[in-house]
Amino acid sequence: MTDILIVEDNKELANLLCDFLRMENYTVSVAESGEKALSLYEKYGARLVVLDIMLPGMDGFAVCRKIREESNTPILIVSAKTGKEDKLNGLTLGADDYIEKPYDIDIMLAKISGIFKRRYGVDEYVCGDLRINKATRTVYKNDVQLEMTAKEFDLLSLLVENKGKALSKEYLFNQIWGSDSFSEQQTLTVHIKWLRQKIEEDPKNPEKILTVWGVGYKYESI
Amino acid sequence: MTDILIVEDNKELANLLCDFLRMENYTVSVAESGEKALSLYEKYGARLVVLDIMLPGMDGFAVCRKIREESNTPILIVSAKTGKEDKLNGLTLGADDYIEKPYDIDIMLAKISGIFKRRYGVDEYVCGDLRINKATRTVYKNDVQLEMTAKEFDLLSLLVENKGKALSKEYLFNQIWGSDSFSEQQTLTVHIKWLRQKIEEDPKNPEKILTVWGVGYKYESI
DNA sequence: CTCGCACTTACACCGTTTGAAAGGATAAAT
DNA sequence: ATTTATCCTTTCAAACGGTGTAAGTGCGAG
Repeated sequence: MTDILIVEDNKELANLLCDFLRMENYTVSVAESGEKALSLYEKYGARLVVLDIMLPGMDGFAVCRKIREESNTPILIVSAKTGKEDKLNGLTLGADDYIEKPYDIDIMLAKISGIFKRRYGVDEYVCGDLRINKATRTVYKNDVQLEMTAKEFDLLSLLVENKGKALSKEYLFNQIWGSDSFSEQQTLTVHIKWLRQKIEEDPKNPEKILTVWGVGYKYESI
Repeated sequence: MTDILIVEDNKELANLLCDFLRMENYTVSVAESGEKALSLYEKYGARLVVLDIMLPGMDGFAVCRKIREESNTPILIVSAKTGKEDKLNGLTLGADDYIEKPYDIDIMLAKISGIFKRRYGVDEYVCGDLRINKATRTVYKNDVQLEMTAKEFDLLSLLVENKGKALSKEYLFNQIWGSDSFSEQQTLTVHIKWLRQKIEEDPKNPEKILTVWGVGYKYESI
């Protein structure tokens, strides 16, 4: 998964920001259009999307809406207009923050680092009787450590990060396996099953990882 | 726990914001100084702190740092200064967002609602006694959850999003089933019936999903 | 009153989910 | 290099629940 997906049709600007971000050790990819952005996002996922609103073709708001439909991935809106409507629009669509163009690169970097800290800097997610530590990649249930394989841990993390949100099977698969294979469905469901056996009191009647029929799965919101 | 703790020494301004927030059904409390803010926070907690930086005595940055030491409660910084230094300071201390004084009340409300959405996953349509959450794909009627199938949920969402508007059967079918099949009519009406059985008090005399003769259906506008 | 549209009901089909288990791949150990 | 163990992928069959179809009934408009 890429750290940051930059959506910006001005190549020069995109490359500049890209360089700065790479100096801070983020992995970065760039899309010049809304369509490209969505296809990159579908395929490889991203931990943050820096999204210019003024794009040729599909505009930034549409991209924002699409991404929000399937996940809570943080979105930082970049807008040239100073109009209040753009900001309001972005915020109500679920963007995490916005910045005006032209922006000061230091402010941009500070905002980005802030978003990462807030969202991913939390080493430990606590959900009911589970404690999930992303830094050490360990999971504790009532202070007893559960052994997790790599895929199991990634899957659990993804579900917990989007706690409460129904995530489509397709999204889950693409985020963890990177792109589409043939019998993706089965592979995912098998891993879900193993996860449930490890974390649920009664794996037959799951109370943490819930099935959303016709869609996918979600982690209980409480 | 209070929803929002406003830290602001200008009483007039604080009360104005307070009123607007209460109109949006948040519970609000106000502190006029940093010390007061911390003691209120210790005692009652808060789901969001709106923090003015310029305070008599202990300044906002100190309050921000203190709160961050013990929790990840979201913090929205308010500052009169336009200097870049302030923004950087606030963001690197772990504040979630930043707004400049004087601020537009709409932007402020949007930012606050955005923080709540992101952090607490509150993103729902409320219509009478129904609460529909698209992210979690859940429907509550008077705080009791209703089980919905995928198609039922999609159909209800579509109707509620266009609350009050009469939608043609053809439109409804195309939006949810993607394209036209032969006996689309029946299929749709059957699903409407199931929906009514779940959400209406008296499915025989629907008051929510109303039939528009010769056209289709609409969701009651109230 | 009559016609046509909407509603109801029941049933059969099909897709999704689930569980168990075997075969492959990969990494660690000897 | 070979063995061993662990993890990942794939497959299959069975059960469940959702979905669509069709026929009969009811109801509103003109």
